[in-house]
Amino acid sequence: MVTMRDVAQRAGVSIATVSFVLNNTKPVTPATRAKIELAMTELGFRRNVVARALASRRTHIIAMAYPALDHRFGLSAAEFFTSAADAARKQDYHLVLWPVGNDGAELTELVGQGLVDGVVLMEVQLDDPRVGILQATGMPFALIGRTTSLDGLQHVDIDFETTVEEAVGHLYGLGHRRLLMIAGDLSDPRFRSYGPYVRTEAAYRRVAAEYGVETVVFDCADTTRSGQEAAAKVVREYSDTTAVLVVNEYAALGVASGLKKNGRDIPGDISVLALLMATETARLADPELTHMRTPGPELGHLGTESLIRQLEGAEPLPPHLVPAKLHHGGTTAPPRHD
Amino acid sequence: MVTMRDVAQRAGVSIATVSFVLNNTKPVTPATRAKIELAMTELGFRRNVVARALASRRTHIIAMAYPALDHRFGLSAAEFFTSAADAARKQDYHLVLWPVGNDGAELTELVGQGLVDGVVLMEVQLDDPRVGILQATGMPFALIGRTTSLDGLQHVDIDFETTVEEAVGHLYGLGHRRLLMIAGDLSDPRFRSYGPYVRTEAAYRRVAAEYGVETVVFDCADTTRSGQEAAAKVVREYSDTTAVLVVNEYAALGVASGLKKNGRDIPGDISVLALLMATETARLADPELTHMRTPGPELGHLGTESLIRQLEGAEPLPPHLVPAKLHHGGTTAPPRHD
DNA sequence: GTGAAAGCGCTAACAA
DNA sequence: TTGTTAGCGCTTTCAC
Repeated sequence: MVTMRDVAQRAGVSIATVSFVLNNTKPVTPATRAKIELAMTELGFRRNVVARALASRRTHIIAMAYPALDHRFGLSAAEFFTSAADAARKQDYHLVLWPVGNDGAELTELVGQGLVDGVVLMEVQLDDPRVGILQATGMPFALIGRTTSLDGLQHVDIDFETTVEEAVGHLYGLGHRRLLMIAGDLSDPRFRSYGPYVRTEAAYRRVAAEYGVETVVFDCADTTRSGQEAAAKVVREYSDTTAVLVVNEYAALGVASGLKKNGRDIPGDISVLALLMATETARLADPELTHMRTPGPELGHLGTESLIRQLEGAEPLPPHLVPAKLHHGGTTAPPRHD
Repeated sequence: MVTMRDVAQRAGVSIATVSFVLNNTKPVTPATRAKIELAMTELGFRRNVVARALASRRTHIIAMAYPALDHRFGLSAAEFFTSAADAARKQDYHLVLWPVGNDGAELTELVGQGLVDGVVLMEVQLDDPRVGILQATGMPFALIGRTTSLDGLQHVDIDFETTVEEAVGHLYGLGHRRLLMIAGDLSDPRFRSYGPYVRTEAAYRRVAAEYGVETVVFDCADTTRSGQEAAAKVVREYSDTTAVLVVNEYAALGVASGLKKNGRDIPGDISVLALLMATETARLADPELTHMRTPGPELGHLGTESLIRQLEGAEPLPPHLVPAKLHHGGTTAPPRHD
């Protein structure tokens, strides 16, 4: 292993000077800088990040805490995580995945190890216990999602209001008046306080009222089968519905196939609009689902950006609320005239 | 921050003794051990992993190198990664994701930083350049996948032979004689040397010959659309086919919907069997696809296990080849009698 | 069985 | 502008 001491020796300077050029922390004359840089390339020097971490008390590692017990790590989570990892790498940070329980015990344990400089919290609950824990430890963190009371918390999230407005506006604009929302399953204790479900549903009730359409809302778990069952229920009990909005990604695929199986033509008889879906997922259906694209890559990036700015003492990133944007597939159209 | 020095002081012993009980590296009398443990809990001591790493030259961090440019990080990759992260955590390791180019330049850079004790390589090519790089650096590593010449390389992989045998056997046993394989896209330079594609196709040609069925093989990219196009081609050019095997996960969904769109009833007219698919993905189709389940969780776990054993100087894990197992969905059935 | 002390490779005062 | 040096918190050898 080539150390800074070796480089210093070869360049005929002190180890401190080497450190100064490496970190750009003090002015160094071009001549000595050149000598040092030459020595570094000749020796193939690479600075040891562990020693640096110990001395500087900054590891340049951040963690993404993912409550894997309560939320499966699917396509959307993969989008968040990989974009966060990319963003971190571009800023010379490493990203580790912490699959932790939602109660915060493991989180305390891990934070105490001193391995990471900060934490990005995924799948945030409205009253997330992890927030208090992190605050108590003084560990810097950023949220992808939001708690209810976020006084000064660094966060980025989906703009559910705008998303739902555009979604409903799209359907209303096509002429639909009998909408139905297949929402997230708030009866499941794991999701009772899950931001995306709560906020989407609330926004929908508000927007629907504004448009003067009645608000029928079903709960539905995020599985294809649940979506199919919900579709059957729509056909059975709300047969005059002309358009459904589906919150859950996988459920939406089931809703589409379930409606077809029950003899409904999409979008001839009924339109289907997925809220919060990865375009990758939308493409799995035939026809491709019209959907509001989850801004996973954007939020993964912004989340780490927000955290890293804190760590570097830079201007804090103002909270970003990113709306999901409408992607036209083949599952929405004007309602049949009757 | 509570350090070992604090604990030692409070317990009235030396810092070395504290280290001995923490690491179980030297005998300590029950009495002093008790004193120390008491002091630790009273003070809420947590050993700093960075200092430990520097002193012991073992960081207890491992990396998963994922060639994100060539392979999208989808549901299967997420399965591999999260199970690997879990396995690592259970053995007191951290897992970082390294989205790196496939050429190995970035890998050299990252390995040189000295952050990780070892590397798990994902999406291994038959002649993967990363292997040589890692060997040259002396960094321990394990493969999820295999190169062609693996003399003593630690690896775990899918048992493609057994998987294909069971798949073909299943269809043959149902009475199918006109099979067709929709294979991975070997004309794409990124996948020309991609183990799963090459090995699956080779195994298929061998097994099909054994069964005496003709071997029609299409190339197909891993997208729903490509799958749909392949399905159209099957209907157009090989209309007497009674069963198709599809290698690619997302293509398989497209094949199923494409066949339906072209008037084929599944499984009445034609059976569809997905090779190498996550059950989560299979459930997205209606009916659920009959598929050979990719052993992602098993391999993610085994890959880190293999690596960690090397790191701990334990008995090496013998190479594991795990077959994908048949999961019955609703897309295979005996061929129509004619 | 326990302690003293020398590092691990780097950063960051402080001094020159 | 450059050098000296005292740590960062822990592991580990060697002596007692």
